[in-house]
Amino acid sequence: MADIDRSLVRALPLFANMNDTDLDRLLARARRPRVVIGENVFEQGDKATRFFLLLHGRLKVMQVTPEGQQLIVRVVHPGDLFGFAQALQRDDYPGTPTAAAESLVMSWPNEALVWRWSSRTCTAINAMRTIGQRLQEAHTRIREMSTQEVERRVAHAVLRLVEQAGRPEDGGVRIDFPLTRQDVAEMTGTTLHTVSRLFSAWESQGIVKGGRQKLLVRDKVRLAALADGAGERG
Amino acid sequence: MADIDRSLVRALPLFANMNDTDLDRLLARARRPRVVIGENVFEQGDKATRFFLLLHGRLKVMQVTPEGQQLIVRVVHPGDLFGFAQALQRDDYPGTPTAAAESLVMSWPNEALVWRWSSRTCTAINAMRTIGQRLQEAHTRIREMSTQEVERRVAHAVLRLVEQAGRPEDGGVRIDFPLTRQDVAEMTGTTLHTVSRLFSAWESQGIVKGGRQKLLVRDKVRLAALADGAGERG
DNA sequence: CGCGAGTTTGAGGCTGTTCAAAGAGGGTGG
DNA sequence: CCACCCTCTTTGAACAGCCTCAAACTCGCG
Repeated sequence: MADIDRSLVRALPLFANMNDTDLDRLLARARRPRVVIGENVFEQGDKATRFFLLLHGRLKVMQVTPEGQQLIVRVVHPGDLFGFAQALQRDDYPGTPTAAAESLVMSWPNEALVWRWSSRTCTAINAMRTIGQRLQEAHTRIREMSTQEVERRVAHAVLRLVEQAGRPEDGGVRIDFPLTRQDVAEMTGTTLHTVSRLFSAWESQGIVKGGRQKLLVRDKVRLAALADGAGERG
Repeated sequence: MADIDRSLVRALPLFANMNDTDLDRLLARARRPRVVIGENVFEQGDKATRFFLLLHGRLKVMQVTPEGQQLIVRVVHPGDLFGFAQALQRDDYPGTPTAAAESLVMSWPNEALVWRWSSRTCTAINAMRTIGQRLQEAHTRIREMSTQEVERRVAHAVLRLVEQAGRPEDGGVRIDFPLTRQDVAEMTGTTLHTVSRLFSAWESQGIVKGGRQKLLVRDKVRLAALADGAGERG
């Protein structure tokens, strides 16, 4: 059984360059739970203490939005790693992997990999985390595009710009670089017309103040309310 | 000038753990081109020989779909890395970074970082690549959700499942695990109703064959044609 | 055989797109 | 300094794709 695991694991890119001794030590530390259909390997929000490898079967990773809408972030196939939250700079799991078929997984504590990384390799680890953050942003965007209507997506995008490129100014926070309606449309998957209409509506409510390639956010609180779905009630 | 760069670069997580000697050597190798508004740092599809850091200004990373539709993948803020295609397992750049404001970037050849990684750190590098691939998948999904109508998205999703979980069978390729219409809907950001309607339509054209939690793809070629936008003409 | 989960199909409505055209801001050149 | 032009923006009207709501159907398991 251990031999089967070893050849299987050896075939994965992640462990390709690991020597036999280390690999065996790693395999010895692994848990190998079986997962029946419908069962979850872990739950979204759980503290992320371990990372996982799917040996056999099929998992779908679900996320639930605060409103209760579900979406499938990805499908895990045999040989895929999943639940590597630590690498993404998180201490909880962002989704729930559910068995779509009878599955066999393998798991290790987070440290199982980290302890092998000397201080000299921190650059590699940091690079990985940078990419990990980018991945989370991408997933956030997918979640929004799947489940939210245009106004909320645009509100979220503007709020994000405020955080990342906001410069305080009398009367609000200015987006600190030239930004067209078209740009916002391309960030949110809509048209410049819709964005323009939204900005006009918001401006008449005193939430933002527009301008040519300019945007001033006057009322971040109310914008955040829109982003959280205040529009759909009332 | 070099001192300014050093303290700026030192503040970034990526280089936080690097010693002064190595950091100085790295800075010495860097190019520091200036980019005026509207200019591109590089072009989507260019061979990826270098990676970049934004020191000052603002960039928007654009992608163009084969149909010519544009979308903004992300906005690059000062201190952000970009163009690290190598880390994502690619040899070309997936997007075009355009200056939205007068910008100052810094760049290194890909090897500038890699040479510091001993063979012992391959695990870290591999982990990074795994995440990098996941990031690319996420971007593909964002691109599809932004620019394509439902039928094409669903067609793409099914094709991907065929690649990743297809088992040849007489008369076509079977998706090798229980998959509900709801699942497909949650993968593509639509409703189970729409997916059901699409599958019905496709089945009447002999492209797929449905079943309870089952899907058999009979004509991959025609499905690929739908995914590539054959539906919108005629 | 009955129940529940999954699927199919229809009708109607709404959000957001498409198409069209006019209106402003600001940089440039005369 | 003014006028022009280009790009960006605004707004209207009509259409359409997709969702919502609703209800019936069927497969397969216990």
